Amino acid sequence: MGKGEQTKIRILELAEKAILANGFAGTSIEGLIEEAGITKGGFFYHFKDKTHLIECLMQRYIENDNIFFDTLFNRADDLVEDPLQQYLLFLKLFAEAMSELPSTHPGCIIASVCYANKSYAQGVADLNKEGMETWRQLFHIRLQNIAQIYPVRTEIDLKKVADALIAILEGAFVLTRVYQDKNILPDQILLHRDYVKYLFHSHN
Amino acid sequence: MGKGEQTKIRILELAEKAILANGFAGTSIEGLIEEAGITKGGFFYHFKDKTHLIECLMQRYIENDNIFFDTLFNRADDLVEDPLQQYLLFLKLFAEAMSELPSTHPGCIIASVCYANKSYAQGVADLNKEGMETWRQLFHIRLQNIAQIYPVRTEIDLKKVADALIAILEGAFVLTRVYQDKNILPDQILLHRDYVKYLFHSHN
DNA sequence: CCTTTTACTGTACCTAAAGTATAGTTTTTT
DNA sequence: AAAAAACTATACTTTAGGTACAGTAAAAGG
Repeated sequence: MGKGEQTKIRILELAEKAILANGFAGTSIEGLIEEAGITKGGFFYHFKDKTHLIECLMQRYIENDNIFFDTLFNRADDLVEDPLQQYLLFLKLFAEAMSELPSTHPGCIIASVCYANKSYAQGVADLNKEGMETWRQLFHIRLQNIAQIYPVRTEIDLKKVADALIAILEGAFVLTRVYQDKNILPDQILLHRDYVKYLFHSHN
Repeated sequence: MGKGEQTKIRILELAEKAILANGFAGTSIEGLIEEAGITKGGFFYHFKDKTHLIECLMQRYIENDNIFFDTLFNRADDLVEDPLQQYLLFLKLFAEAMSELPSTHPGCIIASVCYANKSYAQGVADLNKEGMETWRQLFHIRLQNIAQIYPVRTEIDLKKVADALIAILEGAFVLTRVYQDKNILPDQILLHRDYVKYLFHSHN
C-alpha cells in the first residue's frame, strides 16, 4: 500500500466518524483536513469533491459490513450443521457482537446518506441500492435453504423476511441514536430471531 | 388563523417536501423562499434560523402523526371489541393506508433529522426523543392491555415489541427510499402483524 | 377611520465552507 | 538520478446561512 492510499484511508476513517456523529452536511472538509493534518490541496488530490468522498466511504462501509457478516456466518457454519440452526446462531452472534460494543452503535452510513441524498447524486443512490441488495441476497439465500428442510409456517415471502431483518437493523440504528440506548440493537435482533424460529416451527 | 400563521404553514409544507426529497442540508432557505414567493427577511421573520425551522417542522410532523395513529386506532376500536383484534386491525388499516399512497412514502422527518443532527442542536434531539417516546407509549399500552387477556407466548418485554414496530417503520422508510419500492412499508407492517398474532397465540 | 401591530420587502453586508487553479516542493518509487 | 506521486501554499470564486435595519403594505383593534 502506497503512502497516498494510507492518507486516503486515514481521511476516510476520520470522515466516517465525523459523518455518523454530525451528518454529511455537518462535516466540513476544512475540519477533516485539520484533524488529518493535511491541506486542502491534499484533500482534493484524493477526492475530486465531497460526493466522491461519500462514494468511497460507502464502498468501504459496504465491504467491511460484508466481511463482518461473512465472518459471523462462517463461525455459525463451523459450529452447527443445520441451516436453521446456523441462521439462528448467526443472529445470536450478531446480537452479541452488537451488545459488546463499547458505546452505542454509530449507525449506518447507508441510512445517513439515504436521507441526505440530493437527487443529482445518482451514483451514491446506486451504490446504496447495490449494498442493500447484497445484504438482502445474503439473508434471502439462507432463508431459502432453511425452507428446503423446514416447512414455512405460512405463505410468507422469504424475501420480505430478509427485508425485515434489514429494516429492523436500520430502524434500530435510528432508535439507538434517538434514545442513546445501546441495548436496542441486540434486543431487536433477538426479537427478530424469535420470529424466524416461529416461522420455521422451531421452539428451542 | 392570522396571515402570518398561514405563511408559516406554507413554508413548513414546502420545507417538509424539500427536506424529505433532498435532506436538511440539501434544502436551501433561498430555494424555499423562492418557492414560497417571499423574501429572506420574510423567512427570518417567522424562523430565527434553520434550526428553528426544523424544530417547527418536527413538532408539526409529530402532531400530524399522532392524529393519524389516533384516527386509525379509533376506527379499529369502533369496529371490534377485543384489544388484540383492535391492535391487529389497526396494523391492517395502517398497512392499507400506506399501500394506498399515490407514490412511495416520503419517509420520516425524525429519521431524516436524526442522522443530520449536529451535537449542538440539543433542542432538536429532545423533540426527536419526545416524539418517539409518544409512539412507544401508544403501542406499549395497547400491547399491555392485550397481555392482560391473552397469555404472552414467551417472556418477552412488550416495550421491545413496541420498539420493534417503530424500528420496522423507520427501517422500512429507509428501504423504501433506497429501492424506490412502495410495497415495502405495508409488507413489513403486515409481517410485524403476523408476529404479534403469534406472540399472543392467536392464529386467525 | 385612524392607529397600532403584524407581516412583510429591499438592500446591504458578513462569514463559513465548498470548490478551483496553479505553481512549487517533498517524498516515494522505478 | 529521473520520474511519478503526494503533497504544500496561496489566492481566489461561489453559494448559502445569517445579520441588520430602514421602510412599507396589510390586517386588526379601538
